Amino acid sequence: MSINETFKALSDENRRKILDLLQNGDLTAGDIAKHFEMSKPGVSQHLSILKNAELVYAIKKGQYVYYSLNSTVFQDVLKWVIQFNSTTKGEDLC
Amino acid sequence: MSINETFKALSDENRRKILDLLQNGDLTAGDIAKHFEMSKPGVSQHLSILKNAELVYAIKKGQYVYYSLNSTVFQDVLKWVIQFNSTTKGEDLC
DNA sequence: TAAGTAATTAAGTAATTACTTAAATATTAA
DNA sequence: TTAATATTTAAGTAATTACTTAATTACTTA
Repeated sequence: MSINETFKALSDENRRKILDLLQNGDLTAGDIAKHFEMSKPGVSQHLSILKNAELVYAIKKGQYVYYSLNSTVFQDVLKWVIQFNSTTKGEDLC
Repeated sequence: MSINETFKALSDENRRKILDLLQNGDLTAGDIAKHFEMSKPGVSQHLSILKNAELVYAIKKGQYVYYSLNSTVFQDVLKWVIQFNSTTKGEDLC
């Protein structure tokens, strides 16, 4: 919802790793959890934070919940960062 | 130093406000502190975190310390965010 | 040198965050 | 309906973070 919630969600290394994983395609909560040492409820809580920040979608199919990236909020982060780059070398990245 | 340290530094609303303030030009620690309710040591600690994350420079001139934006690390954040936007509406922002 | 100003460091505390295990919910399949 | 699987919720705890006030350091100026 807020840019603050977005940055808070992005501030955790494990949550950014989840986002990275989802770049290769949608995954179930269980498949995501397999990539971590942490317990499944721990991963589920991270997914909940990402979902509340609207950085991911969650769609339930049967007993599975599929997670996928929601790119719309990344736009807001991009806009925020670009402020600090628009007058520098940032432009050649786009 | 690390992208993790960068995101941790950016995850605090007061620290992002400091960065916003510095967009209008360099400021001393004291001038920055005037924009906050919080104590000066509190602000100083935030400045220290931003400095360690290389999001700002600090230059001492006499008894004052001038802070200014360091745009180089914003590049890294921009690159990170762009991954999640390159295939979407992100391009028309650049 | 002594006093005043700017800023940081130190030490402690309250609030928040990231985890854990146990329990609950929902779905599937025997 | 019973058992198994997938996921989340609940409740508690350890670690981290964001503050506070007091003390310290560094510089300036009377």
